[in-house]
Amino acid sequence: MSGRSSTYYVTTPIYYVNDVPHIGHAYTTLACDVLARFMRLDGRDVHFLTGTDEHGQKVEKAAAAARLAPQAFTDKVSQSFRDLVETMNYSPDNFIRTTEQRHHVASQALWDKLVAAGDIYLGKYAGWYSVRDEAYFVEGETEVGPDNKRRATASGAEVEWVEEPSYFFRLSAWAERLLDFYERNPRFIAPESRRNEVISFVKGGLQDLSVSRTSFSWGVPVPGDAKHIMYVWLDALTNYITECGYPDTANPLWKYWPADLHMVGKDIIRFHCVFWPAFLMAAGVAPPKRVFAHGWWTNEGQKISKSLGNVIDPVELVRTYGLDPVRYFLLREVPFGNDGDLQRRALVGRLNGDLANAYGNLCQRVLSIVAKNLGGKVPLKGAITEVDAALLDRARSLLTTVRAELDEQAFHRALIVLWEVIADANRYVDAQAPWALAKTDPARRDTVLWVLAETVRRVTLLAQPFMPGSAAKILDQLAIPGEDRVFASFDKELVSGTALPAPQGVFPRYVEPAKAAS
RNA sequence: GGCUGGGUAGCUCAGCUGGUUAGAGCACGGCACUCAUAAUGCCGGGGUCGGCGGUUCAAGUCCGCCCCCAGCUACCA
Repeated sequence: MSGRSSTYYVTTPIYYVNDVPHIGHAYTTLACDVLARFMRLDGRDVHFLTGTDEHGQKVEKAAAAARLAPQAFTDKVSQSFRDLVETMNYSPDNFIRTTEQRHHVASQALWDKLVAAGDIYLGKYAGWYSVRDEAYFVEGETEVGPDNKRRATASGAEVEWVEEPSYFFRLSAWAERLLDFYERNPRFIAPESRRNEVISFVKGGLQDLSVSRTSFSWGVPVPGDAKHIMYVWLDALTNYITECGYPDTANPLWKYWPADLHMVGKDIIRFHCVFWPAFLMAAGVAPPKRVFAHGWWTNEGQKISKSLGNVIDPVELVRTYGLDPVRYFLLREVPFGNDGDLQRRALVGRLNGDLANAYGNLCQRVLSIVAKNLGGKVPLKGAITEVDAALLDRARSLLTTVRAELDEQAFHRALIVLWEVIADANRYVDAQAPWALAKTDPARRDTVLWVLAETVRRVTLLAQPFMPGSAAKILDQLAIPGEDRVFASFDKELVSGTALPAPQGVFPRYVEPAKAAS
């Protein structure tokens, strides 16, 4: 644990409430949840934050369309994200909303700091504006037609040159300092390919950033100039320090800042890796330690889009396949950071192959012998042979390995090493054949079963962050008390003679409903 | 166009600073076992490592050129 601070602060992005939760939201928060759970079990003082981003023009319009006040609208829509926390069994310490009063206070305090530092000035925002698209376009996104009128290339809508007053953040002055920051903090952006992208973007030069709007009003007012509201991203990013009490650094939660990890989708990496550290450094606040940009899911090989109608609903997935299988699949199937394809066939393959056959069946075959032939008590541990020690050593080494993998957010590799030991254990059962030893050497059989149960204990302890419910059931069957489910008890071996409850399957096989019916 | 990453068995991928017959999982075929969720274990088939040329005693691993794929190339969030 050398070099680790005892606190661990992990955040999801705050989700924009103009949308219902989809697989992308579920995935991001899941990754954070596994880290938060792991770190808690590992004895760290964890703070895990998620929440909703409730400001902006889209929300204002959506609320108007629904004939609701913006606040009433966001109250309603943000609920679906709080519901997802229950559905997916996430364990956040708080759910923040940007409409909270304390968040306005924090955002305005940050703004004041930026003004005081001389990094914000009043200027004019100018660009090619399309009334039809309600959006600005840069010159390159427009073209002049044969009729000599300029249009947005994407939509074909006519654009006009519009200027409006806007406050600007002096981002152009931060390029060198950002590059220097990336250089000195090589872990700040992951994975590596994203880091390259960000660095090359910053090297290309930065323009000042428009950080206020006057065209709508649903947002945090700019201090001292009520005609303006803060740019939604400046407001949104601030949530991470709002939570810690900013600007009150005497707040007990301030100990969590700087965050250990901002987990984000690859689409919002720039806001987190360029704008956010620049804002913070300008305001004299330490930037976060790390931003991890994960990939996106496709659906059976197809890009997901509302217009295609192939949006993946996490609630439906959980209802169909069960919560823990879905949690397992999402983190096991794809090298974390890469894009992934959600194929039902692959999910069922993981569920039946990895969970039911390999892991679940291992637990079942071991525990049922114990229940039927050893009176339902932890077997008597006798002399440990070389093969026993080999398996036990591999299981013992898992904590160090998994910890190292999760420090890199390599969820898939953490799961791979766990399943390697599960496979070793299945091989060991066959090689030792405890059912045969029953007749020839009962004492040896007991030792074999103890080794197996002990291996299952260690694997399951480490499976807890990924599949909390299922792991708990297995640990129940091993009669592990709650206080011994933390990693401090990782080396506290099973005590022979302890009474065990009747075993029952934890990961049932998934059978296609059509086949099950026939 | 520029920059970055990648092209290795049917599929998904691992192969660090060049060195014995190129690996894993899944899928497929055969065998064994029967404790277990028709689960498990063992054996096997299958790859000119994108293409061409070069460096080297030796290249999937280095160099050059070419082909293909993906991402990035700023202010809706």
